[in-house]
Amino acid sequence: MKAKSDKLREIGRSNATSRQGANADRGGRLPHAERKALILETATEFFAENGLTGQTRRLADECGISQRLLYRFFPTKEDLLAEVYRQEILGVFKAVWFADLQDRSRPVEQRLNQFYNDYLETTLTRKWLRLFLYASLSEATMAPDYIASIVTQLLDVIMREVAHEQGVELPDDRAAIHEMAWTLHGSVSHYAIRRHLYQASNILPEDRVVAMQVRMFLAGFSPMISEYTDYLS
Amino acid sequence: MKAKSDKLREIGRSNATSRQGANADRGGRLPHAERKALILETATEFFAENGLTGQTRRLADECGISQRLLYRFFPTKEDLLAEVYRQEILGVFKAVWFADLQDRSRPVEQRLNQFYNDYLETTLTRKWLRLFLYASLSEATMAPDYIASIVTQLLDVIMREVAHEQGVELPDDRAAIHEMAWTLHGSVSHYAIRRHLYQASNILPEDRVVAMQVRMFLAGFSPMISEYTDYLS
DNA sequence: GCATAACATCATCAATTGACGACAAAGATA
DNA sequence: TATCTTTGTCGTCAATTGATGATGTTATGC
Repeated sequence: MKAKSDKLREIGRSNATSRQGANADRGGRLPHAERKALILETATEFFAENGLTGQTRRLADECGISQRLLYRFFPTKEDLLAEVYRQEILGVFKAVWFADLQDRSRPVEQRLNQFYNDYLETTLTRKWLRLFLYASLSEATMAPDYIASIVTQLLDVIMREVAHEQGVELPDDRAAIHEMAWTLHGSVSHYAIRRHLYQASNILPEDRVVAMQVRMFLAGFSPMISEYTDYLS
Repeated sequence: MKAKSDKLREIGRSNATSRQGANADRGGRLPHAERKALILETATEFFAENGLTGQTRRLADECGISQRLLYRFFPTKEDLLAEVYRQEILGVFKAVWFADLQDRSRPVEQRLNQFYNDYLETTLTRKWLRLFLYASLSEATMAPDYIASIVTQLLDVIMREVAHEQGVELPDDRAAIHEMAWTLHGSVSHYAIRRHLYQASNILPEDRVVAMQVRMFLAGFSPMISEYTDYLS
């Protein structure tokens, strides 16, 4: 039922004599902000691996501090979790994506490839995905609405840009538009889940996979819209 | 941190006088096999909702039995979890899918639509998805290899059938073939995740979404393969 | 040097939780 | 009805776990 990450323990020790090891992690005291940042960073990794039910004692171990010290920075474990979520889950969306995706001086295929490669590298990481899934599974109301809102806007932009370049008219139903964009977005997201959760094959390079998915999306774009509109009539 | 499913409690009570209520769930005793099946069914629902760290006392409550009784059927909680996983996660793949998908008397689009509608309804349910994700997140070695093997065979069949109908030649690299099929399979799977985890929009009917995704896959199939082979040369 | 405040640990509490021994009740068998 | 097996509950133990008071320790201002 447990006993899994005992290997990482027992590493930040041993320097009780040599004060001030060059880097961090030395046993000494730290200013408030610095220690807090360190805890948050470690906690992110910790909860991503062990789930939101991970124990404060083990987290403290991994931080190299006493369990009591955690409660000097965060009133409760739930506050710590909320802070982790706020910083590491909600704080990874780049505003520049919206600008780049709408730069019509470049072909939309190039824009989509660049965006999804970046998205995979910066957002759909193992840490982010696991935390997000753990939070989603535990009916944690940790503001998935915020994420939904951002992703929705991304989907809107993508659909608008592709439709413009291909001279295709989009349907009126916004839910349908989103569902169409999810075809690509979900495919990429699920690829990330496979890589980081199921530790599936990663034989093909990431950008090759993205390129195939984007190509399929662009080639199937107009037929997909036809499928939708044809059905309505 | 907890306290969520207290509503379902307090329902299977009240009949201590009327022996033999017509259905199950009456307070009386049950033969071994029947009680065990009941526990397994309830446990599936329970762990799917509360995660693998759900407590045996709450599960016993939901079963309407004492906590101790659980241990008459399963030596440890882990044994119970393993049994749940074996029955409810591994036991849902239909052999008939392989036959139907290869029935070349019908157009492949029709076959794919039928398969994925059925797959969504019988396998990618809330219960299955949540259990599978919880198990995957906890490095539970609960035989995800078995699933991977079955899905891999499905992907092979799908790719072969589409390539045959479209007269397209598949590349040699089996990993690449799987990655292409994952474009559709992952898209559908992620749609299920959205519905059952993020409780996202379900405005469009399920079969409409599947139809769009399948259409996109078929229309983008040949271009996607070209993208792959062109890159190699 | 000394006082003060911030940083950090130890010991511990109360609630939780997996597991189990002892015992009661129901049904079968004679 | 007496006996025995199976079903089921009660009470409890030991380990875990979130949280906190008391106390030690180091830096910093004066």
